[in-house]
Amino acid sequence: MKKAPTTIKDIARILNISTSTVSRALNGQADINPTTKKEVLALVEKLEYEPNHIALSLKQRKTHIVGVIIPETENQFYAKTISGIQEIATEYGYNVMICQSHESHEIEKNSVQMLVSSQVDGLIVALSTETKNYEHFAKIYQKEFPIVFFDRICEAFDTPKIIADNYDGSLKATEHLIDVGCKRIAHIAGPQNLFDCHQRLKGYLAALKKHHLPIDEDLIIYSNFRKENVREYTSTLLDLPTPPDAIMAINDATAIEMMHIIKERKFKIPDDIAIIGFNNDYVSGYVDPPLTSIEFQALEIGRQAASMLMKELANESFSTGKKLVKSQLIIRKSSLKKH
Amino acid sequence: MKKAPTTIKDIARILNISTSTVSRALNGQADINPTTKKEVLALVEKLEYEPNHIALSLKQRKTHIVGVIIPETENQFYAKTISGIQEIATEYGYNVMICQSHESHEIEKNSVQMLVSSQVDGLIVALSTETKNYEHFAKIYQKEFPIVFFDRICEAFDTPKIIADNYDGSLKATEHLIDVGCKRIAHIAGPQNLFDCHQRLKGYLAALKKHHLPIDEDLIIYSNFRKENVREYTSTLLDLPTPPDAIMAINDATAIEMMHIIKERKFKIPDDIAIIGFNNDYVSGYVDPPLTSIEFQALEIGRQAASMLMKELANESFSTGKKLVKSQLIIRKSSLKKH
DNA sequence: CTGTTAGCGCTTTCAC
DNA sequence: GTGAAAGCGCTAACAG
Repeated sequence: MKKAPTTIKDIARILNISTSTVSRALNGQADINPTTKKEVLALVEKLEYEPNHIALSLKQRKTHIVGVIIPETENQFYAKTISGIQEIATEYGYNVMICQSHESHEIEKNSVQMLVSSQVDGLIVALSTETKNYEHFAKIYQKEFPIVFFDRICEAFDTPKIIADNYDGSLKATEHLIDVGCKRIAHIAGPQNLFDCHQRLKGYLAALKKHHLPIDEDLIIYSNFRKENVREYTSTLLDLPTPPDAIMAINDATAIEMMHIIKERKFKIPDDIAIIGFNNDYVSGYVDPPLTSIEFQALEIGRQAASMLMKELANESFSTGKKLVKSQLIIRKSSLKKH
Repeated sequence: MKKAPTTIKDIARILNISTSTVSRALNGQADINPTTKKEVLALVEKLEYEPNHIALSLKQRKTHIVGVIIPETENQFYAKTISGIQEIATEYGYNVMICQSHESHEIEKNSVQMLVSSQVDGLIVALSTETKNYEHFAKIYQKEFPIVFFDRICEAFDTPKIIADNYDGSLKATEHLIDVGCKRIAHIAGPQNLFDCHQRLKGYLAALKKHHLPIDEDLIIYSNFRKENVREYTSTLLDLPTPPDAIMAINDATAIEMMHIIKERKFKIPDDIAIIGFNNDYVSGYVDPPLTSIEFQALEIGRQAASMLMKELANESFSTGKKLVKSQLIIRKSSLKKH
């Protein structure tokens, strides 16, 4: 169906020169007769010749493609992250191939394999919720395949890792709630195998400890990101003999849903219950009451992850530590309890 | 840095057989000695051999990659669309390479060129806002390069086109507003070079006409998707001698922002001004008041676009008409004016 | 059942 | 300044 594209060979044949000459005309550096060069360039223009990246890749054993594996594009955070990655990759002449794990370990594994088979030059990864076993990465890590983890990182390997400062964000948020007078702060904790979720719980606990507040296990809910459970655990919290006077939700989307349920149950936000989300989604300023949230610099995290990989691919540098990207508490009405 | 991967040649050398035999062992069909086959497979396993897609692509002149160009991954609609595309592509053994135009004609043009150079087998495209000239597509269309447009389609070419039924959605939404007694319905119209925005305006006008309501040019705002302008045009509308009694926003995000501004100005929603968004974002049910919105089946649109392309690539079928995917009006409080 | 050969589109020595 | 030849990893037509 598709017409065969023009190749370097076509150009050579028409001009009665060799393919090497055409190649040289195209690439510059080498000695070449300016006249020949002009002729080639003219024909290239006319025939709309486009170099075949595949052939180049095979030859150079470098595709200039980086593979990206993220949980979901629908997640604003990862969507932004992708933009940051693409921005930097483009700058370095790289393309990006994106796979979504949809939080499945199996799909993640297949994606790694497929991307490696596709000869991507490196991988940028945020782990799926399900992933507790890292063999699929170990395999390529051993072969010194360049990998950068971000956000949902894997600590088992000495690779660059870029993370939002969830610990600090969570700590600050908890302290803010304590500041406004909250004493029973509930924390909806995500899956603890995920680095970021674990850090948030740690930040929360650290804040309680620092301010000499007791840890009440009833106020810590271990959940996942599925929306199905929100109503259930929200009820559980509200039905406690002494309900919480503040809640840190797992993200803004569920915070907003929780607010809805809390209002149904006739609790006042923030006076009865203050609430804080994570991620600072674009709508959070417009819900009622406007939602306090912790903002992570998704774009910047993407950029940094890509930068790390680009530098590694260029053999420029290789850092294996965790790099923290600052998070910021955006205070709005939902947490401003009078006291 | 990276260790050289195992090739078919390595396997052949170790087993003292030819590469063709290895290839045959791997690919099945041809006659091959079961013992040889077993040996090969065992070694493949042991050496963690992965076929090199690049070599295959060069050989077969088919990469099994489809290129996707969308405005923004941050846009929920396109994010979902991507998932639909990937779902079907994966099913057919294809991979997906995603580019964002960020609404820039220039970037879109470069992306087309880059994807074609990368030898993608086909293209799935939603145009950028800026794109008013289609030469970059004309060039490859002439060469019979398979393209499918969706959502922001280009009518100039006989390619498959998948669109959400914006006309019908907009018509129904407008009629709903008329039903609840609105007489001065404002329509925030997107860039009219974009097919979907144009359809929406047409649906709106058709509904007014059908119900014998006058068309007031003051109530039609021509805008773009940038949030910077929301406050300005909302004020323009509210400052009219007779402000509108209903507003159809350009999407849910801006509808939510408009609601915020409208409430600041002490208008009641929906009694003074009813409001409807487009896209039915996940939060729309949780804002105050919950937002009526038109839902498009983004996932389904992505799936259909990918299906069309896959079928074309398999030479199975080739349809060039526009395919409409149904939209649905989700009625919530923001439009339920008492009357 | 298996090996040999050629070639996908391109670059890059090595000659001339 | 240019051409011939080899090769990137793989498959497929053709022998045998």
